[in-house]
Amino acid sequence: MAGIADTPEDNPPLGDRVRAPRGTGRRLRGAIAHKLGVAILSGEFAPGATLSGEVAFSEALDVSRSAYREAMQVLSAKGLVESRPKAGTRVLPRNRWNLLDPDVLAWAFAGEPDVQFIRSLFELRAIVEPAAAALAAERRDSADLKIMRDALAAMSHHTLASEIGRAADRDFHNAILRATRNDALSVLSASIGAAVNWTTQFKQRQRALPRNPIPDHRRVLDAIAAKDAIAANRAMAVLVELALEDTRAAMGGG
Amino acid sequence: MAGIADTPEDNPPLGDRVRAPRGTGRRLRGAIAHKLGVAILSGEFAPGATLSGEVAFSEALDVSRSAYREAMQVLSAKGLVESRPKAGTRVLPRNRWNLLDPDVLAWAFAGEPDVQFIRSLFELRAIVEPAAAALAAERRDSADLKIMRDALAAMSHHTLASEIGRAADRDFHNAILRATRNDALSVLSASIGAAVNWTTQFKQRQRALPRNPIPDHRRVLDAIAAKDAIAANRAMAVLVELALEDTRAAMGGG
DNA sequence: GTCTCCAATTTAGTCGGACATAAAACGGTG
DNA sequence: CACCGTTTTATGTCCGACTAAATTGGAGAC
Repeated sequence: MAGIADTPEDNPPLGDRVRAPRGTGRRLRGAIAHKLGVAILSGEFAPGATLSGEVAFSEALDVSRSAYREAMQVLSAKGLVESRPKAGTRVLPRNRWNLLDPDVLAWAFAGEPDVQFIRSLFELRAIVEPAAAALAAERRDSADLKIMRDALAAMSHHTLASEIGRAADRDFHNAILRATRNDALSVLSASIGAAVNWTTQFKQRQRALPRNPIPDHRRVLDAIAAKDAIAANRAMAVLVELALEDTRAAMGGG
Repeated sequence: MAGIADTPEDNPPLGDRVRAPRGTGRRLRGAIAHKLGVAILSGEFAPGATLSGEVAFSEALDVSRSAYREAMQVLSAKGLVESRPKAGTRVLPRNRWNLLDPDVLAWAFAGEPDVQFIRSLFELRAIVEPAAAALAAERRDSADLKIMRDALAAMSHHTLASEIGRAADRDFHNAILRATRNDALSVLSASIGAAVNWTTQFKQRQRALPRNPIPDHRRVLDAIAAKDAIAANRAMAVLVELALEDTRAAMGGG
């Protein structure tokens, strides 16, 4: 007796209980939020739909109402749902969702990622990242540069298929962000970068052979080292464009 | 006996109880989250500090532990704090904060807004908004155009000092965002726009007389109507630059 | 017949106290 | 001094009751 219900007594299954033994679970609330978040992002819970009451839904998930409510606060905090007395808990329209929240992005990429949304993300990335690289070229100090050089060296020794290689890639981009001396920009790019990493994972799921990323990164690094903002902007724009082409190929045109 | 505590038994007051009558409060959890969020954003709870236990803190706020925990889930969802068994709840470093979350932005501007952070926001706005205007110029349809025209007309009849005037301003910018056909971009700009509105409110608090915004907006509208992406980009860049100058004047140079 | 207003109902919101669990801190041991 | 089991303690979870708010439907007035 739980799930979504436009009319009362209408209740889809949503898999079944979150975890078998009653309450004994590592990070139970996180699991609930993840499950419901994915369900909403994947469209299983459409905007405007009202979830069946807390008591019914929490029982269906086999968790206490407290744990269910705390998970709901998380979803509410990210703009996915809204609860009001008597009216129940409703899924908010898409434009209320905090799509740039790291968790929301993770949920979006947990299921079948929406091609249109990926396109939007790359478009945003193509706007923000080159500008960030340009700022980094103007403001970086030698310490920033050293981190980037080390990260790039690590990347050339390990492929992006390995975890250590991906970590080096993250370090490289994070170093650029820190060099911008702009918190807002850093947070945004970090979110986008994380999402892009999901698509990288997605690409490898499709067995698309990754192109060698070193030359692209090298050009960005050289421009930043030379304090050439315009060149850094262009080099990063090329990098993003190439990544987009790879992803587009893996998705089969889009 | 609650507050923050690097060493146990160290407890600042943090005002006092959230609301007088026990538990009987409209949106109590929201009030708690707001209070603590502002406290963290304003630096009263510095990153790395550990909050005194749930029991002690909830008692100090005169709310139940449930309500306190639910408020904490909200802060945790926005990356402000992290809780672990035995270790307690700690304020996360700034780079973990979701600074682009609408609530977090509101909390940041609730107290004395950090000048450096405002600078970061305007820098990001100067990157994103012109690009958005350019996309809107390429993709807008006649319906988008009509909304913008109506909003601009409303703006010319009412000043930004009135609520109806500000609503028209919001409508204008939202119409541009919708016209980009890019969800990620829309969400981001909406957050930034909201934050910028706080600064507008801040400007009027400083009695800085607002310049007439109609001509700037008119140029953006004309460029979008003409489907001239480059002109739209430049016009919006000018608009942002002028807003920045106003804000800079109100803050006394920055 | 339509509209307004009041009350009943239903649902989220809050409370308090109990127990389980995990990890940090402690102490003993090799 | 390093390692490992034990204790400690704060978070995590559960339960059941009560409060308050908003929707809904009906009674009453026009």
